[in-house]
Amino acid sequence: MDKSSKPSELYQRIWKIINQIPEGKVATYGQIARIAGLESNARIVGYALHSLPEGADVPWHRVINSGGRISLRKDNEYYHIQKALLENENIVFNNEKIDFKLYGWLL
DNA sequence: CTGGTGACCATTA
DNA sequence: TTAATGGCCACCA
Repeated sequence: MDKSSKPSELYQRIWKIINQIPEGKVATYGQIARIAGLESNARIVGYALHSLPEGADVPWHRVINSGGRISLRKDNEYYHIQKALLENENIVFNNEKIDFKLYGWLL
């Protein structure tokens, strides 16, 4: 592919994919990484999310880890924000976990 | 280029 | 269940 891709473009690509996640659905870092062409680089997705600017039109809260859980710690401010946003989309937490059978993207 | 870090993942104990 | 380890690769100083 084009090697003129700038490093930041990778983030843009990841954010764009996340932006395609419909309301009421969730996706894992691994899923997004695979779609973005980063087969085994789920960490990059997380890194891109942490680098995400405030006020961005990206539903980053719909991105969770492989266990269907929020990767952040409970003492982290964003943990509560993400949980609140997800619940706002009719997504139900089952003991701090999300059921992919019901809310999994592309599923 | 080197070293450190990370909103991950899977395995092992 | 939690904790530690290795692997993967991009970003930053």
